[in-house]
Amino acid sequence: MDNKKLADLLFPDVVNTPEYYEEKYPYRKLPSKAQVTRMAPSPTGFIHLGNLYSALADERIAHKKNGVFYLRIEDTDEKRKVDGAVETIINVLRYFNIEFDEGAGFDENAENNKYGPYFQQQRVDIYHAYVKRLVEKGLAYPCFCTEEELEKVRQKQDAKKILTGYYGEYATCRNMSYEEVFANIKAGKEYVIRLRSQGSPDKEITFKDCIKGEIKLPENIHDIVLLKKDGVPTYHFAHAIDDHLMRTTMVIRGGEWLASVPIHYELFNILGFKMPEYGHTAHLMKFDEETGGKRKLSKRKDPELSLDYYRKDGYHPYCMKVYLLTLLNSNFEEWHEKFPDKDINDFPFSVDKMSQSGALFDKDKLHNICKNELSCLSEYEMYNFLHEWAVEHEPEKCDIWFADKEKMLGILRLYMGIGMKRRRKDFIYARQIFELIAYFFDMEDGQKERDKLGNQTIDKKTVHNILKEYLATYNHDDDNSAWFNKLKAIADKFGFASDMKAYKKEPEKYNGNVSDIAEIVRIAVTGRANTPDLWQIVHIMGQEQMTERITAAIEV
RNA sequence: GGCUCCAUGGUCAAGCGGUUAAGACAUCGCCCUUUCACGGCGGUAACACGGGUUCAAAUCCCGUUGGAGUCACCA
Repeated sequence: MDNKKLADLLFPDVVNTPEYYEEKYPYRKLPSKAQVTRMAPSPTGFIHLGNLYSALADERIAHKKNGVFYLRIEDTDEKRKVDGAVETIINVLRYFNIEFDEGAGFDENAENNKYGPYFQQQRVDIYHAYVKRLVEKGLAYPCFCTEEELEKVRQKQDAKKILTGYYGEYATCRNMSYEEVFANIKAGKEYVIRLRSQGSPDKEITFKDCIKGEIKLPENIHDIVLLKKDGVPTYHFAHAIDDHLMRTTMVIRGGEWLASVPIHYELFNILGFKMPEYGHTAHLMKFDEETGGKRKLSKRKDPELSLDYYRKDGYHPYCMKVYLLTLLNSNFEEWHEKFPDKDINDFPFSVDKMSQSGALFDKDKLHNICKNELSCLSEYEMYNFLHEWAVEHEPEKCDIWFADKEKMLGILRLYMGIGMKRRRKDFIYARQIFELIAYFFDMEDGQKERDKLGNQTIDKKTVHNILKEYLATYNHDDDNSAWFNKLKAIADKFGFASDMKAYKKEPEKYNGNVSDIAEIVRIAVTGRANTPDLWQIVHIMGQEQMTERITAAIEV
C-alpha cells in the first residue's frame, strides 16, 4: 500500500516536518557532565511524598553539575486534569525549596523557555508531525478496533493462557488496505494510531539503569497506541518525543516504568533518537496493617502521606528535605553529621548511591531529624517560621500567640535552650510546638492533667498541702536557686528527700524526693510532666497566672 | 499466571571473597543533672532458606521461599 498516501489521508493538516523541530530545538550547550532532568507530573493536583522524593533526586542531579531541571506537565489525560494543579505543584515544590530552571509556570517568552511548550496538550502538532513520518515509513498505522473488540480478544488470549495484547496475528488492523481505511474514515469510525512493532518475542534488550544496573528485558512486540482517538499521544509516545526534543539526558522516574522500557527502547529506535539515561527509583513504602507487609505508598489509602499533610502540621521544609536526602542517598546522613555547617546542597549527590529497594517511611526517624535540625535554628528563624505557619493554618489563634513578641521569643529561647550549654530538642513541627507551649496562652489548657494530680503514688491531700505550701512561701523576686531551695524546704517538710544522693541510698526512708515536688508544681502550673526549667516558665507567664493555675489545681 | 527487580537487627542502612558484620532511628539500662530536657556510656537485636564455586562466602553462581512492580486509547 502507498504509505505516503495513507499518511496524507490521516494527517492532512500537518505542516512542519520532524526536521523542522530538530532544528528548532537544538542540543543544549552545557558544561561537559551537566545533566538535563525533569519532573513530569500529570496535573491531578495531588503530590505526595514519593513525588517530592523523586523530584528532589532530579533536582540534585541537575544542579550538582550546573545542568537544567525543568517542569513538564503531562496533561494528555483529560479525565484526570484538575484546575490549578500546576500552580499547586510549583508552589509545593517551592515550599520545599526545589526550584525549576525552566518549563511550565515560566513566562512563555522567557529566555529559559526555549524548549517549550511544556504542556503536552499544546504539543499535539509536534506529535502529529512525527507520527505522520512513522506512517509514511510504514511504522505506524490506524486501528479501528473498538474497546469491546479488544476486550474480547483479551479474554480469548486469557483463556488460551497466552500473552494478552495487540500484537502479531491479533493485530487485526495491521494490514488493512488503503481503501478499507478510507472507507472507515469516510464512515466516521473512530480510530487510534498504533505502532507497527518490529520486535521479536524471543529477542531481548539490555540496558544500563543508572540506579539498578544492567537489566535484560524481552523486546517489545506490542502494537501499542501512539495517538489516542482524540489525537492526543499516550505517555509512551509523548515521553519519546518530549524528552528527545527537550534534550533530556537523564530520566529519573518511578520503578513502575521499568517494565515499559522495551516500548521506549523501540520508540527511540525507530524515531532515530538517542535514548536518555534511565534511573528507576524504588518506591517509598508503607507498612500495611492489613497484610502485615510493605507496600507502595498509595494516593487512595494514604492521604496522610500527601505533602499537604506535612504542610498542615507545619513540618519545616528543610527537615523534610534532610529526611528525604537521607533516604535518597545512604551516605548523606553521615556527611551531614560530619559537616553540619555545610549547605546540604553541597552534598555530592550520586545516582548510584540510591537505594534499590523501597524504603519504609519512618516517622520516628523523620521526627528525630526534625528535632535535630530545628535545634540549630535561631529563635528569630523559629519565630518567623512559626508565625508564617500560624497565619496560614491557625489564623484565629495567631493573634493570641503573637500578641506579645517578646513573650514568644522568650518562650522560644527557653524551649530551644538558647543561652544554655546545649540546645534542647523538644520541637518537631509547628502544630506540635504550639501544643507544647499552649499553656502560656490558654488557661484551660492542661486542666485534665491537673485533675489527675494526686491520683497516683502521692495522695490528693498531700498534693494539695504541698501546693499550698508552695504558694505560701513563694516570692516572685527569688532567683532560680533561692526558688529551688524553697522546693527543697517543702520536700523536707513533707518527708521527701531534698538530697538526691541520700534518696538513692535509702529510698525507702522517704515519701519521694524533690523531683516529685517539682513534678507536682510543674503539672499544676503547666499541665505537663515535661517542660523546661520551671522557674523560667513562671517568670515568663507571671506570678498572677501561676497562682491562678495552682489555685485551680487545689480546688479540684 | 508471564516478565522484571529486590532480600543484612523492629526501621533506614554500611559491606564489593578473609571484618569482633559499621553507623543512625526506635527500644532497654546506667551516668550526668537542684526539677524537665540535652548530653555521655553501655545492652538487646541481623546476613530468608537450600545447594554449589573457593583454602575461605553476607559478598560469586544456581534453585527455593518471600516481598515489590508491571502486563490500558492512565500516567
